[in-house]
Amino acid sequence: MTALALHERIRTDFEGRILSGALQPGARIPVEHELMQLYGCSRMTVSKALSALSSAGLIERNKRAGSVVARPKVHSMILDVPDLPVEVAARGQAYRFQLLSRKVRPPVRGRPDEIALAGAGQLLELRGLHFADTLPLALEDRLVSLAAVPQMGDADLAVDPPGSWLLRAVPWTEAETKIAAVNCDAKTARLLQITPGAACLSVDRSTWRAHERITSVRQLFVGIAYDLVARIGHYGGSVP
Amino acid sequence: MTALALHERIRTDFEGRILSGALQPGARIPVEHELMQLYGCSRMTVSKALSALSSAGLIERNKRAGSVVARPKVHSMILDVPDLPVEVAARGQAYRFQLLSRKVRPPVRGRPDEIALAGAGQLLELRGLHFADTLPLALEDRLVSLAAVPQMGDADLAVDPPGSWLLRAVPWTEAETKIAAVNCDAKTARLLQITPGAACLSVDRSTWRAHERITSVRQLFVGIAYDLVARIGHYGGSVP
DNA sequence: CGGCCAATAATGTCTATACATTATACCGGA
DNA sequence: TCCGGTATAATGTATAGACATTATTGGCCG
Repeated sequence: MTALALHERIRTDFEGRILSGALQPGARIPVEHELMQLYGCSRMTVSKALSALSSAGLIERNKRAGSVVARPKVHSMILDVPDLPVEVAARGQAYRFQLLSRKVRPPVRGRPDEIALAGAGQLLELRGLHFADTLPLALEDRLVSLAAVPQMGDADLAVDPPGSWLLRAVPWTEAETKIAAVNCDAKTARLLQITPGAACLSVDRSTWRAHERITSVRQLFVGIAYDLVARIGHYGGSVP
Repeated sequence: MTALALHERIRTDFEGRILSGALQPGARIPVEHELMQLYGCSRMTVSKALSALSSAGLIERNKRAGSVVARPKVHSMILDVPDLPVEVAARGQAYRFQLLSRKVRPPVRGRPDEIALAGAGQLLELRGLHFADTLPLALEDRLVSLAAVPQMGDADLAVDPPGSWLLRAVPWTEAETKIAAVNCDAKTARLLQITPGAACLSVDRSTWRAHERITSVRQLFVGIAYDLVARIGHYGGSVP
């Protein structure tokens, strides 16, 4: 039982040296023929390992010049935004979603974002409250394109909140999220049962599948009750 | 000039069908021998395409049972947190970092997080203000492990703020970020030149390289002046 | 001396083949 | 009917070679 395939061993070898800093950005990786001799294998095998490192962004491969360790440039982070029900449950609290209003309507003229979202069809407008135990956690205002997600018209939102429902039903390919801190206004404060002016975390998100807009949502989290936590792997490697 | 390599054409073919929804989660992908005939190529080429789709999380490959479209489960998002200098410049404003204090000290006993960060060495404690034009944008409190980043002792922080400096100097592999909304206290309000109680975006981040802690930072952004914007590709595919 | 062009060294792609591994399907016996 | 073992169909890994592509190097020629 070989613990690792050979090409994986080669890959993890260099992965380790790069991540540990032993190989600094700009350092040269041996060329394929050298690695063939080092590991006693064929060029395809070496190439597979280096291709993996390259597509992971750890090295850059140049013809004629050989491969070098890439300089860390992608300072992007994977922000895990779990389903609210799952997250609330993980904290040992009981999750509940209360639908405040539900309306099917055409996009408002003069609102280019709504028109772009609706496409040729109607919009489903939803407003609801997320509860953790009996306390309000967030207020959600959502628009869904019925042209993109016709099934949404029949969805039973008493069971799943719309976000969870969409996550499961529609594979999304792209999203834009805006996160901001705002002081809560009086009307919202009443709904969330907090003091007017208390800090709230505002999460604005629009979602696409391919080039078609699916939904846009604004969630207003009670500041003292909610943190966005992102556990991040910068690189899909071996760090647990 | 072949626009695309054959294995890339096969990959993008299925990529497109999956992302467009034409191939739903659970749908079967033709087995390698069928694809060989379809595209008139060898098995290695087909395999390369399918491996790419698999490692991108678009399909699942099972021995004996063939490959199927994966169900979208990784609802993670790539949150782009650019360098503050870059971002401020992109908004057409002048960026400036003002170092308020700089201290080298051992970890405080009774603070396990500081002890874990410091390892065997000392801590570099930094506090500073980020300005956009002449207005304060954020207050930063940072601890850096000098055991992990000894060069940091000599860094010229007048040029680069510590975050940018570290980004460029140290490849990180993992980070944990906590984002929250808080009401600003009186002392901080004076530094940021805002009203006490105004909503601020708090970004707490710890960074690792391999298993070694590098730095932890808390940035407090002026709510009305700053949004975190995340432009997201759920899958490193072809959506622009 | 400067600019262009050919040789070269590296990666990129592809083929045909071989054997390993593994989950499933099928079949026979209790 | 259920249980277990074996055949099989699929992917996983690897080889050796061929040709394509491309950036650099160095030399030739004006």
